[in-house]
Amino acid sequence: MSEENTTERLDFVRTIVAGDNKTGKWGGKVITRFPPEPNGFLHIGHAKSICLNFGIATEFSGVCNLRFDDTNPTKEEQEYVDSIIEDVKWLGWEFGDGPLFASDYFKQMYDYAIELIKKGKAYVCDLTAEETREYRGTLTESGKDSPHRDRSVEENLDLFEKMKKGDFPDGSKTLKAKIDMASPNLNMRDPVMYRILHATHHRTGDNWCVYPMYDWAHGIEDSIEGITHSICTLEFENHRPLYDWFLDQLGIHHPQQIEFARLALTYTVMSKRKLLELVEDGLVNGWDDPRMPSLSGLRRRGFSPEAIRNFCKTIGVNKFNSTIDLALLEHCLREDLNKTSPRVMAVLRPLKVVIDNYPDGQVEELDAINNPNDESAGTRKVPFSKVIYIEQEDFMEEPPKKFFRLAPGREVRLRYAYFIICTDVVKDENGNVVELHCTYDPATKGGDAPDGRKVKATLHWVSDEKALNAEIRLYDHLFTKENPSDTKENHDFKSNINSNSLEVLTNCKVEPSLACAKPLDRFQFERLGYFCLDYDSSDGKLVFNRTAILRDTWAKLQKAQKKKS
RNA sequence: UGGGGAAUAGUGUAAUUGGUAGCACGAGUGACUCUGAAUCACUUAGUCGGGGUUCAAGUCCCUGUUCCCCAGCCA
Repeated sequence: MSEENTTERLDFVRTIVAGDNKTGKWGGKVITRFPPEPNGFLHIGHAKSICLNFGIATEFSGVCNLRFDDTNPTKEEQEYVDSIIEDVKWLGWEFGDGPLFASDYFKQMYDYAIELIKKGKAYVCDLTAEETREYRGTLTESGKDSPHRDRSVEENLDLFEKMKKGDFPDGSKTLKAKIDMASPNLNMRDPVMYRILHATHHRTGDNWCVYPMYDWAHGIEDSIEGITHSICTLEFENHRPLYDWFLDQLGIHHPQQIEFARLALTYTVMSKRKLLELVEDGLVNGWDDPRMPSLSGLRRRGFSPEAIRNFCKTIGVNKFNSTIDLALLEHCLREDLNKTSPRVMAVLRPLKVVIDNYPDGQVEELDAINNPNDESAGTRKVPFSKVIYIEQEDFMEEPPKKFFRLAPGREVRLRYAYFIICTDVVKDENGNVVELHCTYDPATKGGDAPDGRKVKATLHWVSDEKALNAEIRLYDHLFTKENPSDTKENHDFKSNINSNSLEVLTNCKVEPSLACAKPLDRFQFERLGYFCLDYDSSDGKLVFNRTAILRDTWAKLQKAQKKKS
């Protein structure tokens, strides 16, 4: 650890790791793992776990394994494996030897199971799933022993062998650990270690007819890999005694399980089930819909890996459930994008402006700064001509007090171009403003007035002559409530969906430099927000996603005024 | 009503293990500004309740309250 880090306060997990390093508990080694089940896509909540595990490994000169917990072939698919690998890499983490798989340890697990049977610590049980539930008892009443609990070792060995070979139908038998049916911890009431599943596994094919349960498999996986700190979420706290029990019975390398609280965010849901429901019900357009908290969705929305990693660092880690304000995620996003995004000009809702005293047919190439926060980003040329577009909301015929922008008779600056004064307003038959006439001051070329006069506003604009058309997708919170689960009776979280979370603008004008943008390229559209090019773009058709808006004091003012009246 | 966890400004998170409750986000005010952005300055607001020990308690003791997790052959 660097000197800077030693003064930094450690979260409770890192405190444990640092303490172990100090006492030499693991011989100075730190090995963690991120163990997703390949049955769905990763989301921002997983990012918290990923950054914790990979982050700790990095900070303590250790390693972190990406290991797929693929012990349930009925739910898992290669597609998910691929996307998870992509997402972890995109976040910027490296997992040395490539991805690992629990299924690679099936034989070892099987041998360990036989060892437990021989020790009289496991038995084959013929109880059905329903009977098992009955025998387990309840939270307040202890369970009762299975009638098969005292089978001989030989019989258990024989039966288990046959289970493995596929001699019995699914659900007819299980292998259970012989622990304590009276334990107040239900996980210790003879938990199932293996179930019979005649299913094809995405990696082991039809080699196995029995598959290990999580509790049995996970500790062994950790043990085999020499994991030192097995970091998982809070709901596994009740499982720790079982994790410990299996490893103790086997007498093998015994990592320390540490539990932390999973991430919750306002205005969104995080469970795989609910996310899947949004996709299947067509409430969003797939897992990578830019409104989704999935990593693929955030990526498509325009999030940078740095922003997400920084967010994960900022939120910390603890042992109690908390809900993080989405505003914090957005802050981390803007913080990074502000530093890294090239500025360009784009007009979302164009209002045509004719500059009456500008020469017909003339096009000037004006210098514009690519990133005021990064001199090395250089400059570019933007074309200016007689007809331009400005934002509709940058003009008001009857401006209220604090409105600084264009109005009849008022002078404003066009960014990097000229000062203009509005001389005339053209309306359609419904009274809507459809066109403005202005005059410009040639002496203000570039945006500065030689006489030193000031204007209160600077507007972004795009030249009609060279403008590119674009479709721009504006996104808002997926849900109308901070907590989507806060519903009326008989309604579920989907009743809180924000029906205005997507607005598609098709008549947008963007500056010509955007012609060579590639999908996922990020930009700041000046005065509007951060945007990124969507995959849906094709030659001649630009589609942008709005990643985030810029902070907007004027909008805030308006909102406050509206509230007052 | 069994067991396992947890409670610090609106939100999130620290507090050298008993010694001035700090930081970030948000909100507000002002400065600056060729982005009403960014930046900078300032302001706002907190130890779940009640007892106790102590010169001194977020921290230790007692007690109460509230919240989360567990009865898959899911992970």
